[in-house]
Parts: sequence; C-alpha cells; structure tokens
Amino acid sequence: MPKIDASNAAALTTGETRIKGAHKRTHSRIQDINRQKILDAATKVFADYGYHGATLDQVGDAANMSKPNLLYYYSSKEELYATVLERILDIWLLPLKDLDVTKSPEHEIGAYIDEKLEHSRLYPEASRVWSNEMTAGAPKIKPILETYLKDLCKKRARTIRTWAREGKVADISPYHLLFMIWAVTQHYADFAAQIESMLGKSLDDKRFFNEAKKNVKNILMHGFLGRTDGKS
Amino acid sequence: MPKIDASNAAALTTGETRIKGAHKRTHSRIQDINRQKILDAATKVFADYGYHGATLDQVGDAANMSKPNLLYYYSSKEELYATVLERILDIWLLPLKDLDVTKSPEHEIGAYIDEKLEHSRLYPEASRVWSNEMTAGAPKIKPILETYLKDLCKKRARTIRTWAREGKVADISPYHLLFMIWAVTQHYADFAAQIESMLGKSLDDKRFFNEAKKNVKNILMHGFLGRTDGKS
DNA sequence: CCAACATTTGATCAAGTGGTAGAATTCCAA
DNA sequence: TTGGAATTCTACCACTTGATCAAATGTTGG
Repeated sequence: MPKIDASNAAALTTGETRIKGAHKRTHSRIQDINRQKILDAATKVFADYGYHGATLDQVGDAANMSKPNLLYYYSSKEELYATVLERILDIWLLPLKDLDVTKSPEHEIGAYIDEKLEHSRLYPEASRVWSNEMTAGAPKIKPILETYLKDLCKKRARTIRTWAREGKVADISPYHLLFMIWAVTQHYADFAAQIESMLGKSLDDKRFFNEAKKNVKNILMHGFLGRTDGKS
Repeated sequence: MPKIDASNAAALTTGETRIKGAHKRTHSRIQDINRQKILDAATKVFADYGYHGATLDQVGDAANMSKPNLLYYYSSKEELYATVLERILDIWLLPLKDLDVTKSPEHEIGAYIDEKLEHSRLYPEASRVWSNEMTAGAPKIKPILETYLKDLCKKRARTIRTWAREGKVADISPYHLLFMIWAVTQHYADFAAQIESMLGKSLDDKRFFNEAKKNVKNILMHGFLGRTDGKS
C-alpha cells in the first residue's frame, strides 16, 4: 500500500514525472493530455463507485483508453487514486490560502463561502471522491492531512482568532467555523442525490444555487459576525 | 438489483421475517440475535470499506460467523446492505418526526440539533454508511428517499414555515435550514478522520463534543432565530 | 429418546478484476 | 526515409469474492 507522503503533495498533479533527463518535449504533450484525460475520467468513476467499486476498465472506457494503456500511465490503481486525491486537495485548499487577516472578515469569509459553494457546483465529483476518502477513514491520504492541511488550518485559525480579539467577529472557535463552512458547502455536492430526491433540484439549477447561497451565507455570516446581513 | 421499495421501509429491521405460520418462538430468538449481530457487524464493515469494498468474509469475521452462515440469514450482499440502510434511515428520521409546531422553535430546533449531534457521537458508523450511499448517488435507497423522506420533510418544512409566518424565526428557507443542520451535525461523524488528523480529537472526547455542540448551536440558532443565544 | 426442523460448515464454482508480457503500431528527430 | 523510442493493443494469468449445495451438527416438541 503506497501511502502518500507529504513531499509531493502539490506535485505531479500533471504529468511531469519521469521528465528529468534533458530534452524531452514532444512526448510530454501527449502524456499531459492523456494523464489529464485519465484523471478526469478516474475522478468521475471514483466518485460514482468509490475506490473499491471503481474498476480500471470503467476508467479506461471513460477515458477512451484500454486498461493496459491506462496502466502505462499510472502503474497501479492505487497510484491513480492517490494522484486523483492529490489533485483534489490542491484545488480544495486554494481558496483557504487566500484568507487575509488585514481585510474585512465579512468580506474574506463571505468570499470563502462563495468559492467553496462554487467549487461544489463546478466539481461535484471531486467533492464526492474526497468525501468517500474521508468517510472511509482517509486511509490513503491521512499523512498529508496531518501535515499539510493541519499546518494551513492552524494559520487560518490564527487569522480568525485575531479578528475575534479585535472584536470584529463573534467569539466562536475558528476550527468549528471552518468545519461548518466545509460541511455545509460540500453537502450540496456530496448529498446531491438526497437533495435531488426530495426537491428534484441540484446546484446546476441556477435559481436553486442562488437560493442555497443566500440561505447558507445568511445563517453562517449571521452567526459568525454576531449580527444580521451577509447577502450574496 | 433488488432495489428497496418504500412499503417495508420501517419493517424487517429486526428478524421477524418468515415467522407467520403459527407457533415458532424458540428459534426466532436465535434468529433475532444473529440478525442483530450481523447487522451491527455489517454496519461497521460497510462504514470502513463501502459497499463494494466490504467483503462477506469480513462481515462474517466481525460477527463471528462463517460466510455461508451469514448468507443463510441474508440471502445476498445486496439484501444485507439494504437492510442495514433501512435500519439507519429509521434511526436517522426518528428525531425529525418529533418536531412540534406548537412548541417553541428555539426549543424544538435546539433539541433536534442536540439529537443529531448525539447520534453522530453514538453511531458514527451508521452515519458513514449513509454518507457513502448518498455520495455514490443513493443507488440502492433512492426509492425510499423519493417517498418516505420527501413526504416527512415536506411536513417539517411546513412547520418551520409556520413559525416564520408567526414571526417566531428568521425568514429562511426551511429546506436549507434542514440541509445545514444535517450537514453540520453529520460532518463530525463522516469526516471524523479529517478532524482527527488536524486536531487529534473526536466526538468521543467529551470536552470536544461539548465545544462542537456549543459552537454549532450558537451559529445555527443565531441565524435561525435572528438573534443571539442558543446555549447548550 | 426420537423425528423433524433449524442452523452451521467445508468444499467448490463462476465471474470479475488488477496486473503482466510481448508483439504491434505510431511518432518523431535526424 | 528510417531507426529507435514512445505508445497502444491482444491475449493472458493469478487471485479475490459472492454465491451454491450437500452433508453434518444442533435444537426442540412430543
């Protein structure tokens, strides 16, 4: 079981492995394209069937590629899955890196919620793959969580605590605020089937998306700032 | 693929099938015990490995039982899984049935959040099995969602809207409020691995549990009621 | 204790799946 | 054009796993 170590967390999301020697340029294009195609296909298949349920044949089909050919690019199912997870984590953490303590907490957190919801709308499969991995106990990506994610969140928690100390926001625990934002925004992607069963709507529906955004921001910002407002 | 139909949603969570004829009493006890033991074991295994990843051997081991014997009680993996899901749904919906429009919304919603959090603490595996099924698109339990859950939630939404009409709560969409409560409370069970990787704590930790409860209720109730307060 | 039924087990199968080997084909620089 | 590397394809294997079945063992009412 080749767990993921933190050193290459943000690396090899594209196909720039093995290119190290000197020249090599023309081939890498076809590699990049195929690797990208495979990762996209794999994300969808893993989202629908989970790690164990997904088969390499399915991924191959989704990528218009034979299974052995797929294994030419990613030498095992685990390696493919690990790469998918790393790519997701990178996108997942991007907006969190931007939280700026010098700016207004209302704007910063509001923008963060916006971005997270937008992410759920644009990449629901990615969110579901992530959810699956977490639900299963993060067997493959725990090492990264304990270093990369842990450190980043500690910094952001400090930012939020600074805001609280300055009386700019309500006195809430930074971590629980983050958890709530993650939980709520990702719920619309991860539990889309449940929502759709009840309402027949998903984030693809623009009206529903805006309604969700309005309500989520209203409640969260309300509690976060300790006063009303927080409109989209 | 024997999907689940709504007629037996709340039924056969125990082992009272096939007992219909007349006498039969002594045997049903052993059946009840074993069925219960199997369901408990299956819930844990399905939570850790997902439907596809779980093997009947694992479930058998966890229940101290051979695989063929297990199949004597549940004639297929799918039937076992379906039964597990039904049992979870029943527990899952219990607290929602109690929402009483005649009582104070602050108390009712507060109690509901308490119960959901308590559920995440006591039955995290159940929550994770459910999360897995939803994330996968609810392939097995969608029929029930579209009838049973849909109807129940429509009623509760009416309750919340009544409160809003009477000016007792803020003007928020009932469904989104429910979604947020579900998302947040279940997050502590479903993403326990993520939380534990970052903080080294889980709901098992009494202090952390109370901290989570305080923050969650503070923010949600704040937004829900349109004013401060909402302490545990 | 016995006959009838319920439960358990070991042996086994068929299907599906991750991964490999090596031939065949495509691609590209010189 | 051509030689060699990169890519793709056609079998194929080893192994897991859900499911079956007949025999064995346990259990109970009479």
